[in-house]
Amino acid sequence: MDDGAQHPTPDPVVEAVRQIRAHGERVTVARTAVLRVLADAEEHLSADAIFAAVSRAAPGVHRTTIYRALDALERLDLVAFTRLRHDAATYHLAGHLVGGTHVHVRCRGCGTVSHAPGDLLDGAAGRLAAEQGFTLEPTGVALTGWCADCRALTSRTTRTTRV
Amino acid sequence: MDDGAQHPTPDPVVEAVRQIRAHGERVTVARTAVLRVLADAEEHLSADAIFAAVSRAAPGVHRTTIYRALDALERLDLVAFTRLRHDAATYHLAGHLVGGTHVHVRCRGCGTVSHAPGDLLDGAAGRLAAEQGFTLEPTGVALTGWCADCRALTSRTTRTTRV
DNA sequence: ATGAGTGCAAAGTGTTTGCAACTAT
DNA sequence: ATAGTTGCAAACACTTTGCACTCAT
Repeated sequence: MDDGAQHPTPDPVVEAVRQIRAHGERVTVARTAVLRVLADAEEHLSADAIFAAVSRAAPGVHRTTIYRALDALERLDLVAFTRLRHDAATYHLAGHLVGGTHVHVRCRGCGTVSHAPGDLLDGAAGRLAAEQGFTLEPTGVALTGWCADCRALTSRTTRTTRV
Repeated sequence: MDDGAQHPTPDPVVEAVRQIRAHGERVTVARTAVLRVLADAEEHLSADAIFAAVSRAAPGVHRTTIYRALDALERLDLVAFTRLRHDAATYHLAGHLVGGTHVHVRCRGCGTVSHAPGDLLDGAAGRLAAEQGFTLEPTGVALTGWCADCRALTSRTTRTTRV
């Protein structure tokens, strides 16, 4: 919305690249492509989806490299992943790279993943910090439960095996 | 701690079996064994760990059957699972079957999974219910972040690749 | 120049599926 | 009796690994 001239880091990719160098690791086409894809998506993406997107932007990058890049970026705390269901993991930029964080909420009934305000867990985060010195990472969190629709179904019917 | 004479369901397995019948599904050795193992463990267990434990109690149950039992129990909302890392899923009894629920908290640094009080997310649960009619399932939740020790390491050192 | 990062193929792991036999209802 | 469950083997999806080569530093 604004030019971001005064902001610490207008582009999360730039900052991430900086940190890769700072950690003595190498900046490659594959890694920057992965970061770019995740930054543009600003959504959880599977390794396969990332591979597809990267292939579009930088053809020739092997699927294996995507996994290795994600692994490296995860170790550097630039990327985090979540396993919501029994299928593939979904990756996203680390919370500190993106400004406004949001929490992911998944319905056990229909599988829909919706968003909740980033400050939803502030209370819990405060208690965790105070009680056991634990620093909660909101973007890495996936809450599970039942959405209004599915809850209505579950509590009444015989559960005609959704999903 | 007490005898539980006045409690609605002393044994979660008994209640679970009741609900299986109520849903018109069949009560089998494999399913009750899985429930028993989960109830005794009162901890998150991988399918493989469940298979091992069930094999001890009721030899002859095939590994595949464990998966199918878990799948059935999950559909009946008697069992829930979590994917904390890149390895196998971990299963546990649904929150409504066990009395005191607790929230699982995983450190991204050392991978340790610790517990937090069950009411930790009460605030968030209330907001979710009020704002979007979402019913949070506390036992299905896995919070991610950094424990005190690993946080100290991360914020200062060059991350000598833990895990 | 030199070793971290990559491509390729091949092997892993955890989980699911098809079908005949079994068993809880 | 009979449909839901199971055992077995085989396939499955997702991810990791070994090795030679390449490119970022």
